[in-house]
Amino acid sequence: MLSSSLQPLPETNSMEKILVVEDDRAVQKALKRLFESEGFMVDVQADGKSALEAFRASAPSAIVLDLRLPSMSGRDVCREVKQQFPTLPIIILSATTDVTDKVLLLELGADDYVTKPFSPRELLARVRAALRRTTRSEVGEAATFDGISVNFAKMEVLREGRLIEMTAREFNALKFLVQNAERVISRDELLTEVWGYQNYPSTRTVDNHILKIRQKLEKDPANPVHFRTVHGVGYKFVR
Amino acid sequence: MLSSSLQPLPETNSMEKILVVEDDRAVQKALKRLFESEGFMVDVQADGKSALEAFRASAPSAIVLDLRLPSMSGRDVCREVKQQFPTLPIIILSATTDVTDKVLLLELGADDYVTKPFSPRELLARVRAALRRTTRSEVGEAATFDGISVNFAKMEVLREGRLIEMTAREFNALKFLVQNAERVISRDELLTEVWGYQNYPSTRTVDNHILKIRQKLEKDPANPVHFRTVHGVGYKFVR
DNA sequence: TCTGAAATGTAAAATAAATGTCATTATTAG
DNA sequence: CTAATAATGACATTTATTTTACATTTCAGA
Repeated sequence: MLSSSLQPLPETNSMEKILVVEDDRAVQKALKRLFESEGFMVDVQADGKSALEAFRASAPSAIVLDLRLPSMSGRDVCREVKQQFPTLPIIILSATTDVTDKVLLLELGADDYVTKPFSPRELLARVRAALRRTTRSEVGEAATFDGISVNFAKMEVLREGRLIEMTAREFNALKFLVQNAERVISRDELLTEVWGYQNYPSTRTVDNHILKIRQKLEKDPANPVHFRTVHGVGYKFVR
Repeated sequence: MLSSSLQPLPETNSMEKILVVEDDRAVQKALKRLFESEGFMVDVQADGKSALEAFRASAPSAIVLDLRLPSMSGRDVCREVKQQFPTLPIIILSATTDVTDKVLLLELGADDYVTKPFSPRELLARVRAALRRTTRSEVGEAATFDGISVNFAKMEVLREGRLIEMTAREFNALKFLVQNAERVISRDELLTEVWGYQNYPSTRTVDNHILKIRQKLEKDPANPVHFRTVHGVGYKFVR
């Protein structure tokens, strides 16, 4: 299975949403005011579990996360989120004692951290920096269509910013189709180009892989829009 | 199993010619049969000198070349040909010992190679791939007439900018007619070129396809302007 | 210019072929 | 060895092609 990493969520120049995960009421309030006064939308959650739910529902562009939480540790939230949305910036909020080791944070996948007590200005600066970093990072080498981006170098596919797991064969077939957008590709061509010369599997194999690609990427796999079949010949990808 | 004899060969509409340069009689025969069974025309030569002559005379679209030849080494043939026709694909056939170094082959200008003993399927695949690489038509290249555009790579027909759905056979017949504009095409010719050798349907089949083409593309299908009948012979496309 | 045989047009029915899909089996990587 | 991936086979479904049957047109020769 191909591993994760990420691609920039296109910056919504209108309004960024920040998910704050913090159990201390006083800090909650302070953070909410801080970010809102700077034009961010803020969603506050008190524990890890509800944070993950809120996260899925509201699709924030960054997360400010207290490492100390009830019900589910900040670490788990961090890991969970990063797995699915590798590029989404996470800024950790922690007491000095929590993080003696920066390495731990990197392992968690956090982008930056601020130790309590923190200066509002500093936190704001770091969130902004993290947002900037991800929006700017590597635009190249990725084909995009619909809500999907296919990063050839990383062998990564994202749908609505979420990582879609693909096997190597699936990815290569996808890649070839995408790189030859609009052109009708015969099964023979797919077989020689994607599968290589040595092993020639049966024609059904190609269909099965197309099936998988459709299931993973088409909104309605039964009525494929992007991965079209060209009856009597093969397939064709259209943006 | 992918037995291409069952499938219509979308890539080989206009017969490709392969020049095989090989001194071993047994291999000669095998190769000739292999390629002919897949719809290629084959010219076989046993040595480098006559190969070059045959090459000039018959203008093949690819060369399958044994590196070990009498009178003139395959290397020289390769170099010579590549000098004059840099884009013409050359697939080298060699005993394993001949090729300890792939670099040498690249220097020779070969496009690909297969080591003996080789699998017919593999050789075929490599030849096809090489042909495709050099032939690959640009997406967007289209023949136009009246308000109609025929895009070969996309296998797409537009009439007044609107997509006209066509089946593979219809499209291939259309393509052949358009590519042979002004010329009278007999039913037999259509059958061999579009339908292929294997299956010879009879009488009304061709007519029915022309009918469909007319219905889809002629302004007044009953009075065809572009897809004319040549009574007693066949059809003719005029722009 | 008639007339009938041959050729072609045409739509619909019959047949064939290609594709989607899933369950199963093989293969491969870890 | 196990889990993940890939390939195969079987089957239902969809789509395309061929055939059939008959209508219409063409054209040569009277």
